[in-house]
Amino acid sequence: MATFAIVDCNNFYVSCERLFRPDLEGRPVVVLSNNDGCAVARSNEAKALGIAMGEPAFKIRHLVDSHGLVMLSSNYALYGDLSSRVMEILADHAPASEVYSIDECFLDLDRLAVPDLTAWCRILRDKVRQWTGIPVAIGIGPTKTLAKVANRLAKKSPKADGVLDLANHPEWVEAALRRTEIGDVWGIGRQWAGSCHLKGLHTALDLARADDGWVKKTMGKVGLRTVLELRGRAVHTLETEPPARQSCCCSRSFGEATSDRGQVRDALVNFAARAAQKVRRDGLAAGTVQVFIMTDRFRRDEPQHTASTSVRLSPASSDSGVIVSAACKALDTVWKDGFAFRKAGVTLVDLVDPATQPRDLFTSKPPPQSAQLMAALDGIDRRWGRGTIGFGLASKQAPWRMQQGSKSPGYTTRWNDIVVVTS
DNA sequence: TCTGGGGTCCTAGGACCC
DNA sequence: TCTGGGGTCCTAGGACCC
Repeated sequence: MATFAIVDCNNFYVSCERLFRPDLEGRPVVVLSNNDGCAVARSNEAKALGIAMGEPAFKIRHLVDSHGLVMLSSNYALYGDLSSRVMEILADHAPASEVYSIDECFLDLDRLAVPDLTAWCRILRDKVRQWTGIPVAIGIGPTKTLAKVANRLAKKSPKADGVLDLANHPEWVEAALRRTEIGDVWGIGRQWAGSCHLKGLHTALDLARADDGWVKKTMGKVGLRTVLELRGRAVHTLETEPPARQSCCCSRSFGEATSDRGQVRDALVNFAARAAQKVRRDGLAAGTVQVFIMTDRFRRDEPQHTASTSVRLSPASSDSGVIVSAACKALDTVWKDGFAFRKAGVTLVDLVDPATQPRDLFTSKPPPQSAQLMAALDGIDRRWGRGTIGFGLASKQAPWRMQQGSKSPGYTTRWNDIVVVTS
């Protein structure tokens, strides 16, 4: 039987911010999404105030004055850097690991011959805390889904003290499932939780005991897999090799809606160039460029319009110039006057490794200087910072630019922002 | 006034082929 | 009179994750 652990950083973005702002300790803190739109990370104190995940910023702003809530813009460079430090420690200690998200890592502890897994995990947790400053909780189970269940309880229960092992304590599984709401099960979202409630299923234990036929009918094979995993049958395995990327999307809500075609084009040019750069970094090329534009779906009083289209590239390309012009061409076919657009994006799909891409008889190879030009472009960008050179250098004040009112410095990723200690 | 962004996988349905 | 059915591919949409 397998033994999975999931290491999950507690309130990760908030924990990252607190590292450099110890004054935030003990206070309600939230980190906001792009555009300072809604809360994507909450300290325990913020959760205690009833702030939900995804709560719009404008709805909680009043808590700043009344309860000392601190609202921070997101600083992904900081979080990404701290994440890789945590992941490195985990990879060094476990026989095998799978980075699952920016703040979560699955471990395979099967081959780890230690007498007391819980004690071993507590030491690991303390080490991560000491070396990176990031608090984590660890859940252990015979399947990934049960490890996730264990992790939630490890965080919630004071008795667990941050580590809960359901793999070596099968007698605890039933109680653990009973204490877990169905919507908190990994793989069960809002829709499916709703269907379960209608059926009279409310806890993870109810779900584990549900009728397979019903599960399959309502939630398909994905839902059935989750149920099997709750019953202790491991369906998911540890994926140690990150799978090749299938798509790459760069999209954003605008700071302000705009009905100006030029503004939307500037934004799309910008997104297209960044998507192309991401794909180049992964050594891939795109066979199709998709573009979408949409109005503000929350403005019920305004006319709504969403449109998308795609342009095929042959041969597949990662050249910013090629992808930018494809995106512009796509915009020409979807554009409609008279709407205030609030969001747009470029998605690159049909990603291929250019080395193994089949040759197209009817098109010539890309000009050889393309690769060199792109390499120079990326080099300048890395050396001098994003936006030094490139396509789509629209005004920094353009109305579609992101709003970020209170972003922390790049403590660990920009020389100029490094913390200086004086005696 | 103010509601994220970036992914994956699955399913259903239509077109097309034989 | 009787009006198939299986397979594949593609796409759009919907569910989920963080």
